[in-house]
Amino acid sequence: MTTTSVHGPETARLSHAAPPETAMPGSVPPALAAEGAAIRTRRGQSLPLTLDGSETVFVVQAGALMLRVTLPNGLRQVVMLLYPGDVFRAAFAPPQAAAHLSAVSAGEVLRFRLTSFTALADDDPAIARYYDDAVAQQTARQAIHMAAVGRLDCQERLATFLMELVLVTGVRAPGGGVAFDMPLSRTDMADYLGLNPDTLSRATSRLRATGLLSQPERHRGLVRDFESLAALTPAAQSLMALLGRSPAGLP
Amino acid sequence: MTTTSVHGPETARLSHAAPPETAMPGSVPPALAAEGAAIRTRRGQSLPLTLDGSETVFVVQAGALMLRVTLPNGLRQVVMLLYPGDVFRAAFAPPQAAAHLSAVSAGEVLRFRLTSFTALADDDPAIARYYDDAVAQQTARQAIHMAAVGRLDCQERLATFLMELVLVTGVRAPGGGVAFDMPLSRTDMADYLGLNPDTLSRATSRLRATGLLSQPERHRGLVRDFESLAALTPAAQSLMALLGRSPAGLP
DNA sequence: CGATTGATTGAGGGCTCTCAATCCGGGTGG
DNA sequence: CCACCCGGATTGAGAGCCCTCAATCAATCG
Repeated sequence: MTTTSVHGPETARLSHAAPPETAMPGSVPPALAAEGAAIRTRRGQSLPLTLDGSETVFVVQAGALMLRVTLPNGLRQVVMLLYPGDVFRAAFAPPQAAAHLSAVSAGEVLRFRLTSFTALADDDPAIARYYDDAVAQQTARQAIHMAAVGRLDCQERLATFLMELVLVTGVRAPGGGVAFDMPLSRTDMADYLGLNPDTLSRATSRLRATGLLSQPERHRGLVRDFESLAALTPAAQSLMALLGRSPAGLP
Repeated sequence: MTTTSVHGPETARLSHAAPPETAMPGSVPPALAAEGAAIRTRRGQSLPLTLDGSETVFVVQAGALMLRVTLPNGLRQVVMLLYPGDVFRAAFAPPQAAAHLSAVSAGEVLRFRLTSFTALADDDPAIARYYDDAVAQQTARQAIHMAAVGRLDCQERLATFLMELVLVTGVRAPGGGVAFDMPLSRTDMADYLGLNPDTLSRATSRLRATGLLSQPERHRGLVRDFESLAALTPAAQSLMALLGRSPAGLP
């Protein structure tokens, strides 16, 4: 199943219906989807970074992944979240840091060996372009996340994260407001935001108390007023510019 | 320990080839150096992200750069530091976040238009490989940095940063110990570590008080004992594995 | 129905931030 | 040569925010 075959240049150029400037979810080149090994993920499933010795590359098609590092003293940090359209190369994980890639929700990813992926990219500039644009967008997202973790307080970090989720998975809810997925466990959310789970729980409670956030069910969120949420984080403008083009035409 | 990262189970990989696994400083392909516009930087110089309308790509040859974002409320975060061998593409900077790329020391960078760079990479797989490996290594560094900012206390963050500097610019000092550059101002260091300048100053003072760190001159540091420094941060192992191959053969 | 896991919440302590005063180094002008 | 000034670094005191720890509560599952 794992693609080792390298196509000739004529198979290239399959995806040319050029999307915007930055790679966005859903725009995975068909040529890639045809070559990769499709893997169904279930919540919590671990994705090994090596495939019998060779480095792997993943392309997210549905669901979400997270990269977590665990420092020798047991402290954990979720370093990045990967959404549909994102790419991940095993070398993104720092060595000697107990890096661990896993699915945070059911979904589907494409898996390649690095050598195969590189061959595909060499033959098809569209794939190379796709990969580079996806990585660039992820790096920009990482920059915002870094600023949030480094500079924002507990409440602002939560608001920033919720905006991220809304912009990626949000859909207009019937009763007004926006509904979205909250795939991470409370602990993982805390690890992503550099907070203590207890502290995060308090922040979430405060937000619920204001009526802005509600949780219709486990792993699901609903914000009454998107504008009010955006007003809670200094990173709102930046996030919207980067992830904007809201699935359901949010303001 | 159970590191499942690529760098873990491949003792085989380490043995079979010559240089380190990831792109490292100094290995800039000659073909790139021949095509790029070489730019001398001076401390504090700003590097525009666009060149009359087109996106730019930078390759650091000497010195160091930093990417700083400024949130609307005035909070600043230095998102990444770029050392010789690193690459930067304008799309790495998040939009609407007052992103600013500048030199933190005198040095030299190569500048390209994205279109030119892409054309070069399409024609020469070695260039594509160089770029991808450099980006991957930078992403791994970012992951460590993220864990440091999110999870370590003031003292540990400083130690982590000093290790980073030592591993990148350190050279054995005559009187024992390691001398290295500290190009950032105290304020920029604080912005990089997500700390208040005052707090950082206290941490630095404590380190000096122990005799581990001294500052022979402005923008220059000297650590008595590298091992003791490494013992101060949980990220030591990871940093050494990633940036290891110390210029002067550190332990 | 009881057990277990995870989320919530309270009390207390610690680390970092804030603010302001002081110190230091470098440049300027008398 | 020295007095002066200015920006940045250092340090102290106090407050605030978050972490720690533990008890309580809710939800899931055998």
